[in-house]
Amino acid sequence: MKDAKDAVAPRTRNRRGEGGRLREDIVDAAVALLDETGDERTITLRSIARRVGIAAPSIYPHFSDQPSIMLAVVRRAFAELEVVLRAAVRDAGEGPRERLYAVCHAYLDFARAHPERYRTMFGGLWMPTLADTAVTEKDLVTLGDANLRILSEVLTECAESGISASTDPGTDTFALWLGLHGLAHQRSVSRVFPGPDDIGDRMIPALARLREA
Amino acid sequence: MKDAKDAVAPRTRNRRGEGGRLREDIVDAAVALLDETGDERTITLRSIARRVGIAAPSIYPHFSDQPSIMLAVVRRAFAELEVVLRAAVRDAGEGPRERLYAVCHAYLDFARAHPERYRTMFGGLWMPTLADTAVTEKDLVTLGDANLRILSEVLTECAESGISASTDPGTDTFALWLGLHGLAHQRSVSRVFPGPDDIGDRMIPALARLREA
DNA sequence: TGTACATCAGTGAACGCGCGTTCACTGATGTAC
DNA sequence: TGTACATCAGTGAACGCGCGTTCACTGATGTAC
Repeated sequence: MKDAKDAVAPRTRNRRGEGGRLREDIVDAAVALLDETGDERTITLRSIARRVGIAAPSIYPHFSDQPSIMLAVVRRAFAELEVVLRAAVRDAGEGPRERLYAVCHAYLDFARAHPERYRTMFGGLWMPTLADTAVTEKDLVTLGDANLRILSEVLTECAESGISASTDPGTDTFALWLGLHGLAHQRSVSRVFPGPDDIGDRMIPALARLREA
Repeated sequence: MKDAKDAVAPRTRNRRGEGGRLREDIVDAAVALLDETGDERTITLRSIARRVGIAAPSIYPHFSDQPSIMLAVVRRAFAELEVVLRAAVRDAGEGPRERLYAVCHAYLDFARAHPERYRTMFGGLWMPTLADTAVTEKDLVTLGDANLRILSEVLTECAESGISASTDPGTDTFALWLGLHGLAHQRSVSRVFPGPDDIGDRMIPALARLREA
């Protein structure tokens, strides 16, 4: 497993006009490396190339940078999270309270299922000095927007229906997310987690200002 | 600044019997590198050696590992945080509520003042596979204990005096810390922070289950 | 008081490694005539 | 239907770099006699 032979099938080259496929293969490989090693530092141009079965320079037509690859990895992870959260809202029970818990639990479950991805999404270590890379500031700050919006919709619904006592759902959404993030992050960072398993269920109603059921 | 010349005064060697001083100098240099670059990956044996003004192999009698140095850095940061929190409790106003806010604010202020250190303390990226290093599991899990205990003392006091409605201060301490951590971490990771400046003051009473003043 | 010597606190050169990046190239394949 | 050719999708060798780590060493300094 630690062998320099993470090299894979020699890979048949893409047909003419379909060179763009390699781009996806590169991101796939980067995600796989992250999942397996749990360490984003193992995602190098060369390790990716070995994994995909190409020569390292072949990456350049698709990504100008290692950080650019990381950005693609993180973008994909955020998109996955969004799908998961939307599904949770859709499949939840009838009331706003159920939807709120569903989306929060989905968030925590995602982090539990993919601690390496979660850490990379929010760990901020892959993002470089921004001086010597093609990644821009804007690329970074807009990443989590969609997911925060989902949370906001659900919490606003709770406030409007009187289930939540929040008078400022925008800010309370952010506070709720910060709480979820603290929990999700700590879990994804340390293998031993002190504190009860259901601690999320104590934080959610407090931060969302839910009234007694 | 980016010059290979972060080398420093040629450094006069320690007197006989005082070789142990180099150990502290090494940790000093590592912390300085972290503060300046904001990137723990820049802390290498060689960069430290340049900074201290010694030859790289001179580090080995003091640390068996780069991770061991990082552990020393993180330990020092946790100790500093503990000093700060204890001072906050000591210098706070009369009531338990004041002490609780004081310690929480001190925590958040520490993270704000030293985002790189905070990120490194909790980011979990410096800790290696644990297989090929001298750092042990136990070294890691006990790191934050003292600080959590301070928070616990103050919150317990609030519960006992009726200021907090908590019936399980142990768990609620942990929830409160998770919330503080989420906020502190997010601030230390991203340069642009959406959400109001005083969002901590919304999270603290909610998580600590404080009753209306 | 003088001197031999063990020890301490490092040094300096060298190694092999994986990395990002460059450069000139190759060989298959679709297209124009 | 056949063929020349431009283009596309990569390759392979090479570079310089900083890294961790090894090894034999050096020179000052305290101590024993």
